[in-house]
Amino acid sequence: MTRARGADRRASIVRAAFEVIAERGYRGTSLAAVADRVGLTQQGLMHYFPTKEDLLTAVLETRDEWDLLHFGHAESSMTVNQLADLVDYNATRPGIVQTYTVLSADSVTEDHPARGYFHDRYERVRAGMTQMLERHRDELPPGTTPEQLAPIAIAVLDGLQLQWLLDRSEVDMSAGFRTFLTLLGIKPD
Amino acid sequence: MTRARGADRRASIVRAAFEVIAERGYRGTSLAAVADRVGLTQQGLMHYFPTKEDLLTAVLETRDEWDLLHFGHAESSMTVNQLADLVDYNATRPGIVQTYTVLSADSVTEDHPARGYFHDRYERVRAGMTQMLERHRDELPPGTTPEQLAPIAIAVLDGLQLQWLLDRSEVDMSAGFRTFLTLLGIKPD
DNA sequence: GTCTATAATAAGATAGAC
DNA sequence: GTCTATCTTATTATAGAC
Repeated sequence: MTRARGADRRASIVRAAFEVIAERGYRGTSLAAVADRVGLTQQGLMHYFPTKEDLLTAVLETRDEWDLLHFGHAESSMTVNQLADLVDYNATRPGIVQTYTVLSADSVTEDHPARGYFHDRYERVRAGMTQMLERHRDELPPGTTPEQLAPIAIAVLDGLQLQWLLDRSEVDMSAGFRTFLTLLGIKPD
Repeated sequence: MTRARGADRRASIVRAAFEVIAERGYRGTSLAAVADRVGLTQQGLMHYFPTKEDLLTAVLETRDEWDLLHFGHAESSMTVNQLADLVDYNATRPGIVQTYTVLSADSVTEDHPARGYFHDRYERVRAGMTQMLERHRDELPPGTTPEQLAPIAIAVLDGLQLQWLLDRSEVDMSAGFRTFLTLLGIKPD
């Protein structure tokens, strides 16, 4: 039972870290603040994650597991309409969106521990998006290719998230992405 | 002469702050690091900017002045092709792009001093972009409106910047934006 | 206008008791 | 497994000399 307990603890610490990073960014996150949220001292937390970077790594790994759980092996197996549904879902979870918006931009700063993670992640996501658009090749505007459009589609998702986080009453992520799909000649279900 | 000197100093401090924020984010930026870059002590710097927040405010105001200088009153007076040229220019200045990518995402975190600034700025930029697209109303895909497309166009710009910062060899901001314009039915010059 | 000195606080990390 | 105690370093900010 000790092992299960430990796993639970770790999971709840990661969840708390996820929240605090959304609120304060990685550099603004203190281990004490995360520990506090799960009723531990800073030193108690460090029993599970010896360094702050270890905790960040765990947060990023957890997201990958969550992705896999929901979408199978990478974004490539999703359909465009499933992706639009994911945007709808995200629109109900500002915390999740905020963690990744904040963290991904954070990651371009000097010697940031998540830089490699996001570099690789975007490479994978572009590849997945390319495959996804491949299935709509015939519908795409003449002269455009899935390779060309993939980074743009991802940019729309990320960029709308930022605007939405800054003003949820003015910006509609879901509608925006669906409008973008029509620009691609893809009709939503 | 004392006044001119003072103004120069202030300007060089702001420039240094701009750089350090790009490298480390706002929360990761220390006044000492900025001071060091202009050959002052932390306390010497605080003669010009009494608090860290005052310095951030100056950085943001300077960007607004720069914008005005280059594009007249807001983005509305620019043409779509001038905007595409601006993207070309940005592609030669990763530092500038990085400061705003990092800072804008940073600003969505709790009690961030730049939150109001970016909220208002995006509102203005969306309005400007709407006006800009208005001039191409006839070319836009049937059923789409400038109001609807403006946040998407801005999202493309911001989203491409992030991907470009993470991997400049794989992502082409300029080409990406021009491809997006063709999706809108707008032909580049 | 810029410095030295210093206060006050907070951070990540280590050692060791229980 | 979690705590207290503590070290070390870094931070913003103030006071006052020159």
